[in-house]
Amino acid sequence: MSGLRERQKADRKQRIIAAAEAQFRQLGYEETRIESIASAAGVSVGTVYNYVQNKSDLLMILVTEHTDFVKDEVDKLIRDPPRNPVEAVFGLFVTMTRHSLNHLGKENWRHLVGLSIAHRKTMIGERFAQHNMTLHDRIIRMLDALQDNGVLARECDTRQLGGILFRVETMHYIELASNDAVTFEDYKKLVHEDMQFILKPYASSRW
Amino acid sequence: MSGLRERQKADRKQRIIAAAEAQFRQLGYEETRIESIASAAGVSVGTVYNYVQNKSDLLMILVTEHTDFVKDEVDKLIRDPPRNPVEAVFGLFVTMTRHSLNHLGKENWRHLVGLSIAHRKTMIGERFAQHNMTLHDRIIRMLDALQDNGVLARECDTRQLGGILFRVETMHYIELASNDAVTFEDYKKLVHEDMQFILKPYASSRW
DNA sequence: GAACAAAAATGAATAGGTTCATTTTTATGT
DNA sequence: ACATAAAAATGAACCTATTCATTTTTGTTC
Repeated sequence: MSGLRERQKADRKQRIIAAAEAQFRQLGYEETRIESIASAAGVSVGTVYNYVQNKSDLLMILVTEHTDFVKDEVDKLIRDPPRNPVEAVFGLFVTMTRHSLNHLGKENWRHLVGLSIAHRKTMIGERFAQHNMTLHDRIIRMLDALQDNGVLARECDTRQLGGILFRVETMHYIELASNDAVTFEDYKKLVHEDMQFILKPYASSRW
Repeated sequence: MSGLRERQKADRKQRIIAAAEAQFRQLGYEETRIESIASAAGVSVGTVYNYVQNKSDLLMILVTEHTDFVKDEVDKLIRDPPRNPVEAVFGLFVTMTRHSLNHLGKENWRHLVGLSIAHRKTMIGERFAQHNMTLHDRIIRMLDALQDNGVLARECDTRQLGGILFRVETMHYIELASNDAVTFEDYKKLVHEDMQFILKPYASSRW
């Protein structure tokens, strides 16, 4: 009852995911062949499709697993944020972005983002939307924490402000991921400037 | 020398584009087959590829052609903008979005956006980036006009503010295009709220 | 108008993700 | 251990975008 079947299933899935991760990282999304993942995992092509819906789903699984790991770091930031609101929000974004690029690199991310927009109704679209939602929520929670600390104007609607900050950052992230000419430093500079501009009217000046 | 060849070439290209437009509109990007476009245009599959780089390029061509048409309307708005900055910017966005959705519909747009992010280095990526740049520029020009009219604070950096407005709107647009559950009314409401929030500190209150 | 070269059209071949009918493996009851 | 059913693996077949060697058309020169 412990389940030889269960164990084998879990094993195979792990092997498939590990093979996919290695190849996506080394070759990038486009150059990676399902057949190659299958043989690296020691299964047939058909078997891969018994475990994942399709190629992009495989990429999404990697993101989801890794995000769980990053969440802790982000939550630590939220629990005890810098007193300067700009730095607080900025730090949150930079942490997320650094991790995601280190993990999978630009090429995979641009495909992930692109596919999740093009195929919103499918697995990848749904899951990515949810993934974004959690980021969105954390920003709002951080803003709430900043209000509690008295460094962000009480009267401002954190839900709305959070949404705006999230959208601006996401666009910068997309530009970073999709354009090889944009460096992480460029991204940081632009995000920092924009956070500063948007928060200026609401950030108390006593730090 | 007038060029039978030239004329035929132009004719064929037009037929291909027209066939593509009809089918993209009727069936959507994914359901449209190159073979079907070819036969509707009265040419072979290979010939289609003599005229366009690939399927997504075909979609991009439609956008480009149509945009030229919308530009006039937008420029009119910029030349004589509403005195209320929120309405001015909002009007610009709504005009663009209404046209683009009427023309090609959500499904085509989500593929266009998705592909242009995933394949930035290719034709479609480059061209779409440029397409966005022109929108970006118009917003800044509109903000400059608003400053000239004395309804937008002189001291604010229109380049930066324009970038922020552009990014927020673009994300709302992406959400609209990629999510069937989001209506045009939803989009308008959200964009309007965000424009209001962002512009509040810089918009003079004398209208 | 015949011959030649350049340009363009053609559709069969390719490639790679995805599906599916078939085969193999595992669990269960006797 | 054997029979049987359920679950899973398999790889050949499928679908489409894209490419490319070949054929056809067009322009030019004599």
